[in-house]
Amino acid sequence: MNDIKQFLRSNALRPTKQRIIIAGYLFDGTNKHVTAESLSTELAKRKHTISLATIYNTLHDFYENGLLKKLTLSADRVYFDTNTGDHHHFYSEKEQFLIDINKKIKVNGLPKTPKNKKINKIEVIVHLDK
Amino acid sequence: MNDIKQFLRSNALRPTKQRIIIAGYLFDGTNKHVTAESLSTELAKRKHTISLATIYNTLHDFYENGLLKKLTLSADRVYFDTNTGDHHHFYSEKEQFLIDINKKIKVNGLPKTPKNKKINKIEVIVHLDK
DNA sequence: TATCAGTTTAGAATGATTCTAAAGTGTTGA
DNA sequence: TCAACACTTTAGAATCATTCTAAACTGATA
Repeated sequence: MNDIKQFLRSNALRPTKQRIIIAGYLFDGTNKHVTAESLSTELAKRKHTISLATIYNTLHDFYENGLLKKLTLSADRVYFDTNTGDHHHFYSEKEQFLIDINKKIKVNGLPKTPKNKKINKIEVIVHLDK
Repeated sequence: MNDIKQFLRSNALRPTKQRIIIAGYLFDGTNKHVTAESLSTELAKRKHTISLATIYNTLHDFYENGLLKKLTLSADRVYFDTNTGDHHHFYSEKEQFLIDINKKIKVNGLPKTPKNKKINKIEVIVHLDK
């Protein structure tokens, strides 16, 4: 609890009730993939009612501060990942199936990066079916 | 024109006025990346007014028939790619910058595919910055 | 050419996300 | 401890891409 407060403060985030609850859930040591909606549902199960607007705000605040990764897997919702390390994903759109690939992956054969640009990150998504 | 009709027919798509116009634009020999909106704008420039609903329908019809690839690059719009071959992309969300990587890319070090699933496709997105 | 299934369309509906602006709350300095 | 203020939260409205509806239209077929 106090460590969560410290954690938030050390990331320039005022430790409000809501942020403490959300951070407590997200950063409990196990990696998670959440959407605003799934997070809201999860918190509701724990009898915490935080407005959706705040959930969106908080996810973005955490993201802006590098505490979450944003995943663009399907066009109809945004996923946030508590695993901020360099990693990739198995994903099934149909089944909402999503798991981390933590093994080091090498991408070979990339062409020259376009002029005046630089690579920000390389995202590998392995789409799965049944 | 008649070749476009044949082309549509051979893909089990009735060659309507609208589909002929859209196919004529999309499959003119140069690879294109479009969104419903950008396609609508492009057709409007050519004095073709086709309702947005039809544009959405047609893009999906073409996609369902394997004439287009669907790209999931950002959460706020869907891109369709006339290059249906196996390839990847450079992408800048900020600049709406999107180019094909046609060179063969190798992804090494993938872990075992999860039980009872199979790989549908592997998508590599190289995110660029300035 | 009549018929009918497949298409197009305007406009409404949907759903995720963002915005607004008013009320609430950490933080700071005295 | 507390006043004061900047930062947050929130309900509800607004936005925006996309899908849906159901009525009018049009290729294809006999």
